[in-house]
Amino acid sequence: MKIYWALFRRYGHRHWWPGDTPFEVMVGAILTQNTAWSNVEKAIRNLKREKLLTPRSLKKISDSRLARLIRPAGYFNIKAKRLRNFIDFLWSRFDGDLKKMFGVPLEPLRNQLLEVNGIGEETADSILLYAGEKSTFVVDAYTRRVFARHRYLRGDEDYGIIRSLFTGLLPKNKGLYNDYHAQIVQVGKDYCRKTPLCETCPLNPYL
DNA sequence: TGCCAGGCCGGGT
DNA sequence: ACCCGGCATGGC
Repeated sequence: MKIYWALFRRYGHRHWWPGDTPFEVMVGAILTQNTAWSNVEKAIRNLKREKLLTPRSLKKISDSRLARLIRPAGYFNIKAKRLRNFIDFLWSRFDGDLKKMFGVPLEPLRNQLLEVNGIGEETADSILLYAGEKSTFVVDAYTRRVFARHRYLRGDEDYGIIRSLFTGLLPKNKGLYNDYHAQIVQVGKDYCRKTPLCETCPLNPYL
């Protein structure tokens, strides 16, 4: 929690995830798997231009067209398939209705999302927290890197271990989880790359 | 020019 | 239960 406040002093509330709608956030969560966000933006722009950022329109288009449009995001064939799996899931279980989907409580919905081929723990938690406003914590490469750098983690711990570390120590509050993860990503980008700029890092006192 | 980025899956030990 | 290769683009 002290770490959070140190980051908060620097970055404030983030109210994070680049995306105009919950559906856009979910698509972005799949497209950004092991991929720079700048590349995802291009793919999202393509889908937006073609008015395809809805469950209904994406349901109708072919895999090959979808793959062509998301090409800049990399891994476009496999990601087209993963988006397709997710869209199929959304329609078969919830009639393509996000409200219905997010009507399911956190843990059951998380388990259902994990059954979709192409959605792993981080993608599921990103969808739940940033599209569904449910209080789950997102663990990603930045989380591992930053907290390993500051010796709170070794970095090779299981996803679930790290997640429960945060959810266990922090008050259960989706706004807090949202902010915190966003701040971790920011401090990771700013200070925890290959050559760490630890002098001015807001977490410097905790090194 | 090569390395890297907000993972995940499937097959092999 | 791990470990590894495959998947692909754009930016530096």
